[in-house]
Amino acid sequence: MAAAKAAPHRTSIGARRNPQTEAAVLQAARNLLIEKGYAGFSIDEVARRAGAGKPTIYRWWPTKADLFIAVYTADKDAAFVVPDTGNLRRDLVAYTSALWSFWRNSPSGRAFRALIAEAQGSEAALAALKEKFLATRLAPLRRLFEQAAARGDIPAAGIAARLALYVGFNWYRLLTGELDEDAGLIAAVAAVIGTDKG
Amino acid sequence: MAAAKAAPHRTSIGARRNPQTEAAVLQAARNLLIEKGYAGFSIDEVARRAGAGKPTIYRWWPTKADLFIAVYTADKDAAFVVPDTGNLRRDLVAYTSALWSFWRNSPSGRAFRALIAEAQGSEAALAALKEKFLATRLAPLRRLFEQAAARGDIPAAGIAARLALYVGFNWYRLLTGELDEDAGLIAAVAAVIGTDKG
DNA sequence: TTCGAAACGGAACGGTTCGTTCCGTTAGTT
DNA sequence: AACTAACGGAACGAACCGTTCCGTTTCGAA
Repeated sequence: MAAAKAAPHRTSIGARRNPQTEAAVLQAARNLLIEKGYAGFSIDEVARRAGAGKPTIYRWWPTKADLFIAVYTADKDAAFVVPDTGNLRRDLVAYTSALWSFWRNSPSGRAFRALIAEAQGSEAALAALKEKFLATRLAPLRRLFEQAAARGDIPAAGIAARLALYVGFNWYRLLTGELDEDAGLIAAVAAVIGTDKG
Repeated sequence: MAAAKAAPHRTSIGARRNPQTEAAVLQAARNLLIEKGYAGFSIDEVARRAGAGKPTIYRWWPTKADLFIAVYTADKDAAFVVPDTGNLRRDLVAYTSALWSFWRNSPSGRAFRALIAEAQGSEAALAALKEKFLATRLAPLRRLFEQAAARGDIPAAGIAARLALYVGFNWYRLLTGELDEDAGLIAAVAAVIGTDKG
C-alpha cells in the first residue's frame, strides 16, 4: 500500500549491497504477492515498484525461489515460536493454529504457495525449497516429535512418518486454500499423530 | 514419441468435435509434459506438435488446468483400482505403492504436479482442481476409510482427519519429487493412519 | 438439394514477461 | 588517484499468452 511508487533514483553506496534497495525490493515483492498472488507476480513489476533495476534484483536473488524464500523468512522469525508444553497433542494443536494464522495474515502464506508452485517447474527452485528452506524450517518441528518420542508418547520408529504426515497435511490445506480454523479437524489430526500405537 | 510431427492439415469433420484432434492434442500434451515438465509446457508447443490450431485447443480446454486434468484422467482409469482386502493397513500400503508407481511411470504424475502448481496462480484452476478433480478422485479413498470405520478398525470421528493426513502425505512426496519406494516409511505411515486410538 | 452453422488449421495481432546486456553514475577500497 | 563493484535505466531478442480474423470442410436441418 505505502511505498508503492516512491524511491526514484536510489543510487549505489559503493561496492557493496545497498540495504535500502534490499528492503525496497522485499517490500515490493511482499505487497505484490498480497495484491495479486503468484499469478501476476513478475520481476518487472517488483523492480518497477521498488524503483530498482532488474539487474540489481537478479544479482541478489537469481531465481524467484530465492526471492520467495527471502520474503517468507523476513516475517517468520519474528512471528511465533514452536510450543513445547510436554504434551505432543496439545503442542500440535497450538502450533497448527498459529501456523495457519501466520499463513493467513502475513505474506508468507502466499510466498510459500508461490515457492511450491515454482518448484514444480524448475529443478533449481525445487532444490532451493528442499535445501535452503525445508532443511532449516522443519528442524524445530522434528525436534518436537523427537522429544515426544524421548518421553515415550510416540514410538521412535514413527517419527519420520508422523513428521511427513503432519507436514503434508499442512501443505494440503495451504495449497487448496483451506486455512480456515477447523478446530475439530485440527484436534482430530493431532489425536492421530500425537499418540502411541502404530 | 510417435505422432510428434505428423498430422498436417487435419480438417473439420463438421459441426462437432474431431476425436482425432482431441487424441492428437492429448498425446502432444502428454509427451511435452514427459519431456519438459511444467516449465516448458506451452499451448503453442502443444498446438505445434499436435498439428492443431490454438483456437481449437482453447475451444475444448479453456484453461491449462482442464488440459492437465484430461491428460491425467486419460490414464488413471485403466491404470489400477483401490484395493479392499478388509485390512486398512494392508490396503493403504498397497494403494500407496501403486499410486506412486503410477505417478512415476505415467504422465499423470507430471500432470498432477502441473495442475497443483497452476492452481496456486489461478482461482479458476484451483476451483477446477477441487471440483472437477478432487471431488471425484478422492471418493474411492474416502470409501476405504469409511469401510474401515464400519468394521471398527478406526473411529468414525477420525475419517476426515485420516483422509486429509493421507492425501497430504502423498502430495508432499509428489511435490518434493520423492516418490521412490520407501517401504519402511509407507508401512509406518499406514500404521499411524490405519489403526484405532486417537 | 440447398444452405446455415460449427469445427478445423493457419497466421497474425498486441501485450507481457523473461533473463541478459549495455551504459553512465556513485561511492567505498587500496 | 586508480580500481572495483553496486546502482538505476533502457533496450534487446525470444517466448508465451489469449484472441481475432480467414478460408476450408463437413454435418445436419430446412
